[in-house]
Amino acid sequence: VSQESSQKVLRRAHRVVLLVDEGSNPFEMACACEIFGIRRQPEIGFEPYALRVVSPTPTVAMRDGLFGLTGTGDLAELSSADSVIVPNRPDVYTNSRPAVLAAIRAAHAAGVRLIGLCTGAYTLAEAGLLDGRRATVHWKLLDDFAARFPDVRVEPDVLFVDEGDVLTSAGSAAALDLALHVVRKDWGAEVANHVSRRLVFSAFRDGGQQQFVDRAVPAVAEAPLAPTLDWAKQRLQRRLRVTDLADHAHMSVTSLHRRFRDELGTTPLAWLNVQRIHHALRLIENPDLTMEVVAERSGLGTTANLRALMHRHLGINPSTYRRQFGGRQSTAE
DNA sequence: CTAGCCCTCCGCCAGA
DNA sequence: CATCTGGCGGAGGGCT
Repeated sequence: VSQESSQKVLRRAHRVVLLVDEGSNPFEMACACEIFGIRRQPEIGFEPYALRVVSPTPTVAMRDGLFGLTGTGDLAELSSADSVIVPNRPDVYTNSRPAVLAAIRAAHAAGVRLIGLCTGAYTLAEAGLLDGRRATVHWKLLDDFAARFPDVRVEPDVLFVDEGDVLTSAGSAAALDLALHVVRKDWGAEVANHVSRRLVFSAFRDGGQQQFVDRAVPAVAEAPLAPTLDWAKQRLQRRLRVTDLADHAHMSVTSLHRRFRDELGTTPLAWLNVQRIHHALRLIENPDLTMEVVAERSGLGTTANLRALMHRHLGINPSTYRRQFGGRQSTAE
C-alpha cells in the first residue's frame, strides 16, 4: 500500500472538464463539483482531480435564468482534458450546438474520456459517439432514446454503463454512483470510499447521524465478489465467519482480504458488520421482537455486541433507536 | 466494565 | 520477470 500511495503522490491530478450550456441542470453540475472539485490534499495527501468548467458562451444562464455563470473556459479546453463531463440538457428535443458537438467529437478523437450524466447521453449520442456501444439514460426516457438513436445498445435497469472511453448514467442520483465508479477506477477503492464518506458527511450532517447512511462504493455487477456478497446478505442470521465467505468464493482467506480491499476498500468482517447493523435496524423497528431476537437474527449474536456495534457505528443505542424510529412497522425502503 | 479467549487482519514469503 | 495465490505468525481488536 505504501508503495502504491507513493506512486499516487507522484502521478498528476486528472484534468476533468465540466461542460455546461444554457439550461444545464445544476444538480448534475453539483454532483460533478462535489466529487471532482473538492480539495482532498489535506485529507488524503494529494489532489486526484483538477476541475474546470467550460461553456460555449462567455456567460451561461442556468435554469431559466435563476442564476448565471461567468468566467468559464472555452470549448478548446475539451481536447486537452483527461475527462469531460456532459451533464443534463434543458430538454432532449433541442439539438445541441454544432460547436459543442464538434468539440466533443474532437475530444473523443484525442482520447479524452467522456462521461454523460442523465440526459447528457443524448448529447453524446447526437455526436455519434454511442453508435454500436452500450449506454443508458434516465429511465423515463429509455424508449424515446432508443427510438431516436437506434444504433445505440440501450441498457435498461442499470445505474450506469462503462464502455471505457464513454460512460453514461441513468437518473440524477446515479450521477453520484457513476462519479464514484470513476474515482475508484482512477485511484482505487480506498480513495473512492474516502470521497464517498465525505459526501455522506456533508449531505447528512444533521441529527448526529452523519454515519447513519454508511454509503459503500457500489459494487460493480461483474465484480467477482458480487455473488458471495449477495449470498452472505441472505444468511446473516447464520453467524457467518470470514472463512465461510472465503469458502463460498472458492478462495483463501488471504485472497478474500485482498479482494475486499481492492473492490470495496474494506475488510470482510467490517463489511459483514455493516450488513448486520443494517439488518438489525430493520428488525428493531418491529416492536414485537426482543433485542435478543434482533441480535440473533442479524448475526450480531448477543445484545452486548448489538449495543457495542450500534454505539460505535451510529452513536445510538438499540432502545433509543426503537423509541425514535420504531413503534410502527416500517416497510419503507 | 473487565478478563480472557478467539478471530481477524496484515506483512512477509514461497510457490504457481 | 510480472502477477496472482495461499500459508504462517504475531499483534491487536472483536466477542462473550
